[in-house]
Amino acid sequence: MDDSVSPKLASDDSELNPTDIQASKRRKVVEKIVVTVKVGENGGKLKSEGPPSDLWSWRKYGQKPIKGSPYPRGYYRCSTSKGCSAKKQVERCKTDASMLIITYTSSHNHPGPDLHCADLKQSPKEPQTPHSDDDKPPTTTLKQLPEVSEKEPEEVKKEQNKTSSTDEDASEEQHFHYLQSPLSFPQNNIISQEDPFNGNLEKTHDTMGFLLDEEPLSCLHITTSSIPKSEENDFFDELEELPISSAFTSLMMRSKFWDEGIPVVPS
DNA sequence: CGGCTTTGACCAGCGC
DNA sequence: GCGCTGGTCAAAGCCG
Repeated sequence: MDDSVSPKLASDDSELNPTDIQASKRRKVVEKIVVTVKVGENGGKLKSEGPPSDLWSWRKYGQKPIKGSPYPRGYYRCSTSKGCSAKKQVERCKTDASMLIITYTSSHNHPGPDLHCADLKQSPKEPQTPHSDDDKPPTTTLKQLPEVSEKEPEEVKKEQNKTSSTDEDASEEQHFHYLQSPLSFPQNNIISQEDPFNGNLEKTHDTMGFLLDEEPLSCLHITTSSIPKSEENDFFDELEELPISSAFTSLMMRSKFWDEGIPVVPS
């Protein structure tokens, strides 16, 4: 308290950019990417209910019960690189326990594993169900925060409220709603997080264009395919160890783009 | 032995 | 100005 000079901040500040400092300490104005992942009911029984295996390794550094949510939120940090400030928060959707809400903050300041390779092979560590990637990947919904995070939860709440009022089937419906809604199309799903460090707009724009033209579309195409619920659950049941695949990978690729600067779409 | 997970405490921002 | 909530750190324990 008074005896020490809060070494945590000091050490961090000396290494992090002003931007990172904000992201780490401030609640407002933080680059965020929210990913909603459906993991199935069995997912809840998993010890690793949050951290799906992705290209980076994450180390859990905290967990907190969230007000209004019966499920705690887990805080993860990228352990792939020591200086990496990439973080993610994993929590369960309060209205739909089978949904995982993963919020990515900050960006990886290291190249990381071969994304192309990983994307094609999923993860070298987890050569599981290679066909699943092509067949029917988990219904992963990418969601972008338009601006302030405070606004986002409300929208989500609304949507969830709508769905929760119907039934569990509604969750499925909601999911498709996301995917099919024109507002949720990749084009509009552009990463628009707070980016105080935005520098390479042109470059990133070009990159994003490429990204949006390939990744999300493929995701969408697959995810929109109607999968029987029972089958889907079964699918996730098998996917327990690998709840996230290509769809998630794309997200991770996006996070990589943060390094280059994300094109912001001022509303 | 090293790395990761878990848990409790502390700090800071935000809302009332 | 006070209280609440969220986010992060640090220590201990466990597992590979």
